[in-house]
Amino acid sequence: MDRLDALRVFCAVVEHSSFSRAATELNISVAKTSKLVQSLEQALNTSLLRRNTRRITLTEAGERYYHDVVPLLEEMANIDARVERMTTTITGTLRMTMPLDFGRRLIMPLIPEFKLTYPDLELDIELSDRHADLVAEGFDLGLRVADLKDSSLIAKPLGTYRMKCAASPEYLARHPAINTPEDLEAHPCLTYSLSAQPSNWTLIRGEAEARVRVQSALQLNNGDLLAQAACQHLGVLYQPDFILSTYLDSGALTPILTDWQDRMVHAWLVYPARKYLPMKVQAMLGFLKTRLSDQ
Amino acid sequence: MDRLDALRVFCAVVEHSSFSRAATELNISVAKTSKLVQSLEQALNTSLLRRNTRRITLTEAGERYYHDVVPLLEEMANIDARVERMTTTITGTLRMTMPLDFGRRLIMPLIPEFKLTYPDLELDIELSDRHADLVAEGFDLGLRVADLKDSSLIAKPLGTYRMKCAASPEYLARHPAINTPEDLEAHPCLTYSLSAQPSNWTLIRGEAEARVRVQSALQLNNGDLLAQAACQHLGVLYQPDFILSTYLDSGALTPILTDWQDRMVHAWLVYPARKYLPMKVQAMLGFLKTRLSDQ
DNA sequence: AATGGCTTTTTCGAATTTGGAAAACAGTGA
DNA sequence: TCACTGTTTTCCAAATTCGAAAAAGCCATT
Repeated sequence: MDRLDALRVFCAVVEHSSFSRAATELNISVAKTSKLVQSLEQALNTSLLRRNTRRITLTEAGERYYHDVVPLLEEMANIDARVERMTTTITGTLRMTMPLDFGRRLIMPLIPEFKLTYPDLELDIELSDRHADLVAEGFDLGLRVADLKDSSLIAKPLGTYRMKCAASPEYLARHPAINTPEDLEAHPCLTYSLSAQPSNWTLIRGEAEARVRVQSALQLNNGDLLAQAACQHLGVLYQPDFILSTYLDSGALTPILTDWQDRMVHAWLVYPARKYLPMKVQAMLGFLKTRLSDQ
Repeated sequence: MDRLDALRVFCAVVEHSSFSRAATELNISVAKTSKLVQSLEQALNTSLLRRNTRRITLTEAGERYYHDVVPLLEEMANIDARVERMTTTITGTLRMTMPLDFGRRLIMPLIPEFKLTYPDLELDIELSDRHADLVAEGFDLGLRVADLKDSSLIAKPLGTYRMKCAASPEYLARHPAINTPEDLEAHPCLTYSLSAQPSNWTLIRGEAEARVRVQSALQLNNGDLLAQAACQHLGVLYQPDFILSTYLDSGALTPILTDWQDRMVHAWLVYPARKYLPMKVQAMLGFLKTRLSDQ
């Protein structure tokens, strides 16, 4: 017998001074009412109610118990209501983690609109170029730009981005021309340490797929800083377009191997597998999908 | 699944950051631990714990819930402990009801010793010559000097008393002699209204049983006052010896029909049928039995 | 005394739930 | 890759639960 049910039933019986009225009130059978109270008395090894078929009164222990239990049940109801409110409204704090550059370039511009839509939801965003352990560090939502490791996390695709090769005009002027992927092997390259295989660059043209093992002149876990290194003529860069675009637009970097279709990279939303996805996570999920998907 | 158990298990899991450690701690199987937490989450329609096979952290809702539930569980434990204490120690208040004269003559003299033995138990005794409804009026214990009605009450025999006939010497001097029970029919009699049949007196001699239907000159629901009426020569009295003895000893009344064995009357302890008899009731039951039984 | 209305408790068999062992699954470190 | 730890799922026998109906009890009225 569920103990909390038993408490509720006991209180109802006391308040109605009747098993049958309590039963109708609680919409359960009279038999169950009787049994629940009995199970409670058994658990306490005490009789709480003096009863015959016509009347019911509280024993001294029952009186005390009822007196104590009523506020407890109220508090329990409050606690449940509080949780209920937390799950049905979009409030509280949403803890997210995402790569620094992706956050800076693609997410941050959207935040004002998001905050406008959900003013009661606080955001706690960690920008970090590492694979945070969502469970261990208590993140509700993570944003990954990489191939996902097998994991118990749920992943939803957010968008696809194209990897591009580029270098500074000055660098290109001073070094041998790059006409095929294989030419890259002779160049100092700027590699991204969080890639599964930082020094293996993949380029595609039609059916052809070229996997090049490049020399890493500098390896960092931050794409933007890699791009800045490229601007300082340190070598050839291989990064997603959302990082390169500003440098290409400004002319600081020049694309190379443009006749090659560069590999696509996927962005993912990941969150701890759960049956009961909080509204706040759903809100962010929906918001980001409408803004960033199929671009 | 028992909700309170689920709460306790949830808290243990939080405190140990582990299902398996919580399970060992609580001495239940790991499977049960997992299921209980899941049932709680289902009931709340919320996930309380982010978990993979290596780590566990609280969600925002879980954090709040844990924070709220811990004091609630403590309070619940306190409440249970309080009831436990009430049932295992002899404290509180014992509410009794008993006939006025029986109480005055037989019970009150014993009370000082009882109070000495159980100083923490308060007594609330109603002296009243009526059949109080123990259940309706919340008595823990009743004392009855009469034949019992069918009832759900538990009855324990406390002692037997002998009904005696008596009248004042002056009354006897002025009225016809009473040699047989049938002679009573010609006398004004003092009847006790709470008897099943106040005007039917039964007297026994050997195998013979005489049932006499007497004339009631005065009917009261208090034996002592009836005896005082007899002292004032109002008629013949038929009362238990514990009421008559002082009047007989002082000579205020004279026994009559002494060659007849008078009917026995039983005293009973009655209490609402209960599986879990409170210690305080047991204490009084035992005390009175050793003092009043088989006299 | 008997009746009838009302209430609680018990009974009983069907249906559901429970609980633990073991398998499956996931993450980590070697 | 394997070994190891920890969580979840699966499976199924055993226990429990449930409600309808019967039984039992109380009381007022006849």
